[in-house]
Amino acid sequence: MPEALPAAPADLPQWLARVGMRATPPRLAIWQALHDAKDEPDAVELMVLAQQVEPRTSLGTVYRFLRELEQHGLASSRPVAHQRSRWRLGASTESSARNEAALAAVARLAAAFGYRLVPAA
Amino acid sequence: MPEALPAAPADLPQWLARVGMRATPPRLAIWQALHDAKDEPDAVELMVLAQQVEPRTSLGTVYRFLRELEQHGLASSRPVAHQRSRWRLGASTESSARNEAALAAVARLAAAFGYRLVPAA
DNA sequence: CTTACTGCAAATCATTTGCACATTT
DNA sequence: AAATGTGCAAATGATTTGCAGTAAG
Repeated sequence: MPEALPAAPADLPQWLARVGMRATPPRLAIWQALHDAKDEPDAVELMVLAQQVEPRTSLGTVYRFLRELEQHGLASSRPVAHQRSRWRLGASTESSARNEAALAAVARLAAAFGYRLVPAA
Repeated sequence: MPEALPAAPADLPQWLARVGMRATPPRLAIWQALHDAKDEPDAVELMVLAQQVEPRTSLGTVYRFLRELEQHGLASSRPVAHQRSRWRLGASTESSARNEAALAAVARLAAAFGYRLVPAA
């Protein structure tokens, strides 16, 4: 069972600390942008939004942070053909994404036992 | 409403002709591979399968043909994060057999640790 | 101080496209 | 012959990663 989701941007720092991550300006800015977004922004849109708060935010950091959030079940991506993936907070409502999150959890679990998952065939 | 879907590989040539496309060996091979596939192959898998019938089939042609099929509503792709898109004939259906199998496996794994799966939200 | 984070640029990976040649009608 | 299709390789676009410098705890 994953950790509880921060209810507001203000809770992020403690949440990050709990999972061994540091609270930095770019991360707070990215989180806020994602938190405030009404739709599902893509990485570039998030970078632009975050830069309005923390101008030094770079695209690489956006992608890195989003991936980390996803691995902790805090955010999820929706891949779109021929376009950048779109991101949202929390788990995806879609079954395939739910499966991916579940698989990721199993992968993490397996890792705790010294194993990793590889494609069957 | 798009044109009717060919029931079998043999119907492809006339279908292609109807929409102004030519029936060629690579296309027939790709179609057959997609038609025979039980799961949702990606472009590379389709290329390998098609090459067993028509060795000259190239990846570029696979992608081109798949895109054309999709534009005519004959096939559809399911984009997957960090992986090649998966293709199938006809319109997309949400839950695939593979997803269900994955969930079942997760359920079994969870059960082994004394848990059971419940809907997220 | 030690370890984690960042920007930047180069590297990857899937997919597309330009082009000269081959094939279908 | 005219119009399409094809292979190949180079181009693109999204995402990742290596690295040397910065900052958080």
